[in-house]
Amino acid sequence: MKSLSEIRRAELRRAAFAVLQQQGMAGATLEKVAAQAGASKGIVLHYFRNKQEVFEHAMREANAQLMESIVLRMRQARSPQERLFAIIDGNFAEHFFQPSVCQGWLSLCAAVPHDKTLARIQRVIHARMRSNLVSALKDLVAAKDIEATALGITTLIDGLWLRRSLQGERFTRREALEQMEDYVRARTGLALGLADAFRQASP
Amino acid sequence: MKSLSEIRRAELRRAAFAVLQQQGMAGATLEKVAAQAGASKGIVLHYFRNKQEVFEHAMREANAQLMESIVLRMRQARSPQERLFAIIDGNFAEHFFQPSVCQGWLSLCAAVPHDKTLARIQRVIHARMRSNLVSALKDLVAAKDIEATALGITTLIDGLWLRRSLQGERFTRREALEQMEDYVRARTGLALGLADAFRQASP
Amino acid sequence: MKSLSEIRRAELRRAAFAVLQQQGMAGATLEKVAAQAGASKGIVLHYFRNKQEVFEHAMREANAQLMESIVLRMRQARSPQERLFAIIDGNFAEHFFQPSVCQGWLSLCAAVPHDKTLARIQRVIHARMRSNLVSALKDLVAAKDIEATALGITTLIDGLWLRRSLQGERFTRREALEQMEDYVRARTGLALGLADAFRQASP
Amino acid sequence: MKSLSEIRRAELRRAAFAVLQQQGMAGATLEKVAAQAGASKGIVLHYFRNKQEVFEHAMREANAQLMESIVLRMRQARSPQERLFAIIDGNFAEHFFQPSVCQGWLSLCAAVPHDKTLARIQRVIHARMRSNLVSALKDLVAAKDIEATALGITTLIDGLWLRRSLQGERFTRREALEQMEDYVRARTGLALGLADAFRQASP
DNA sequence: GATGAATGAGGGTTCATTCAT
DNA sequence: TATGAATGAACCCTCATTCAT
Repeated sequence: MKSLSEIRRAELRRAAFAVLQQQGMAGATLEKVAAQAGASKGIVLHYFRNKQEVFEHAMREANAQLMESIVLRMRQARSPQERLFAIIDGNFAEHFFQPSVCQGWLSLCAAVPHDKTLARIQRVIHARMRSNLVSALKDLVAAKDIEATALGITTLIDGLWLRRSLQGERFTRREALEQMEDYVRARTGLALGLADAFRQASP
Repeated sequence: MKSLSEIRRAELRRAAFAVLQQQGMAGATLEKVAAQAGASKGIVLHYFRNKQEVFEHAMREANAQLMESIVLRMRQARSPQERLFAIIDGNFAEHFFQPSVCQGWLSLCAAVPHDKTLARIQRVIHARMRSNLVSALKDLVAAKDIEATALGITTLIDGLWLRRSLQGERFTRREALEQMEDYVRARTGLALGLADAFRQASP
Repeated sequence: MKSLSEIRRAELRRAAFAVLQQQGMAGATLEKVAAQAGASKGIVLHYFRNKQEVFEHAMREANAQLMESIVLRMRQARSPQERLFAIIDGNFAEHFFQPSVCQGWLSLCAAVPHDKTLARIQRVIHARMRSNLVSALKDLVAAKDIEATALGITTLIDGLWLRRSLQGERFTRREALEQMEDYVRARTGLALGLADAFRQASP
Repeated sequence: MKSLSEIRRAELRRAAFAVLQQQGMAGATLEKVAAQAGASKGIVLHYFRNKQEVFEHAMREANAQLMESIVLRMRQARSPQERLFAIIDGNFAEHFFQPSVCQGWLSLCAAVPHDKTLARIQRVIHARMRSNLVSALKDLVAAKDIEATALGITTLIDGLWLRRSLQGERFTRREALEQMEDYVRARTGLALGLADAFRQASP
């Protein structure tokens, strides 16, 4: 059971991430965050110490949304390969792999080098992602290749997100998933079927 | 023969990119740019119409520095494979694949969605990189795979730059080059030797 | 019942007009307006969107002060002639027909051609003045002369205000009222007695 | 024979008054003055000590243009009444009684209270206008009414200029001349025929 | 004489943050 | 808890003015 104040905080950090998506870090003011949450101007700093803290929680929110996507898929995963599929596919969930969302995420990444807390959060997020991937890869690739493969996957995911940010709809979700599929196949020999939804006919 | 004013403009855009590296977009003020260039505050807007324009030229500067790295290597390339090496290796030149440089670059990328000119510049940069890669890959991979491979390479490069931004020295140039080497080998069968400088002993 | 914020806005627009009187439009900064109101610089733009809006309200304030003078006299007017007297005399109220006030007003007039809202306000003000005059003149002059006479009166008033701005105390209120008296008498045959307060002896 | 530098100064003060007409005092920068004169940015302050001086000469220029109008008409005046006509009509010369010109003039008037030199120039201009009018009125009205009548005429002229500034084309030259005609007739009994050009048929 | 580079002061505006209600 | 008034710092930008060529 959540307290009222926790609900309010959740609303606000959702709003913060939403504003970030639309306006980027430069255009993200506390007033806009409040407006996005349908609240009054002064409220934001009742729940957060300062602006930094607001956007630190926005990064947590962003990651929470991503994890939700992944966990949803994880529940139905019955094998290491399905777990690997779940992790990767979760990163490209249709409602999530959107230009605006990627842009919001990118805004936060660009702030990481100048905010220690943001850096710490990012470290935790990355560690968890790596840990999930390593766990899934344990039975799929040679032990000595696990770390490098996991790193390669997260890096390519990041690259694809960056590309989506820069090119918007001109870079499609399909292209992204095909890149991931090709990459995984080339490095592990596995066919995850990430882009299958787009394939018209199979030979 | 450069005019005096062009020299000044070059100094300023170098300064702008330098400030971006140290402070990010949020902390990048025109005053700091001027100070970095050893000039007075007013001069910056004597050469550029406004702040936007300054940082648009900073992106051009960043790309120019990258191209310099690549062109240098390209001159000694005698085969398609050496050209492919040159392009990729140029992206990881020691003085260039630095946390601060990557962070400056990332700051600009994060601003792309909110600045049409920045977006246009980015598009041009990306088009050239793709064109270079496609040209080098023409004789190295099957025709149908050229585009996807080129895209994959640029995307992984971006991802590695992003990782360098986020993790700083904790993510090494060696790791980056090994990822690139593995990726290229897995997708094209080629051994470029990107990480050879780091290899202690040969088998 | 005025809200607190309306009181503050009224204070600020009074301050804005006061600054205008002392410094003219060129010297009228928001900081001085704030200081005049005994407030901080930031507060001015808390209540008004920008500098333009501040001085648009300053013009409303100026007109409000004029109308107050006129309305006060209107209340005691029992005949068309007394109404005519009230309107004209109100324009030369002792506390109002001051060099500084006229100069403030002139500053605003000079800005009218470059500010649409100011122009609109001016139009409304002028329309009301004309309407008041026309109404008072209806029973005093031939129908065909009403409009021209009303226009003549307002124009001469403006001219006298302008003169007061330019010459300050060297152009006296008495001279102004005598000019008005002469003008009205010449054009309508009426003796309003505008300058009677100054007349030492009667013939 | 004018020196080259005097020609340049004349060009610049014409340009200054032109800029004032279009942009008002707030928008009148030295750079625009230079541009208007087809000269380079720095040149203005080679010929004038500072901005104030530039616009002081702009006022002289404005008055010179007015005097030109009047002198032209004066040359053909053969009687006091024709001289009176010349003075008044000169103030409403078609190319001169334009909204923009009146606005430029008004901008200067609004600056008079805050610039001693401007005030002095204005005083001289007004004195000359008064002197011209007094001289023309000497044989037309009773001695005791000369001063007041002269003052009334200049004041109404100012008022009509002000109205033209505020209302632009919506207040026509014809209306202005009719007001002057009516005023002069009412106060002196003279029919100058100022508005005759507009009269279709005579009785 | 003429140009335009360079400076720096100052103003409008935005915004995080604090405070009183 | 919630509101929004109030503050003040900082930034972008404009411009008068000076200077070097």
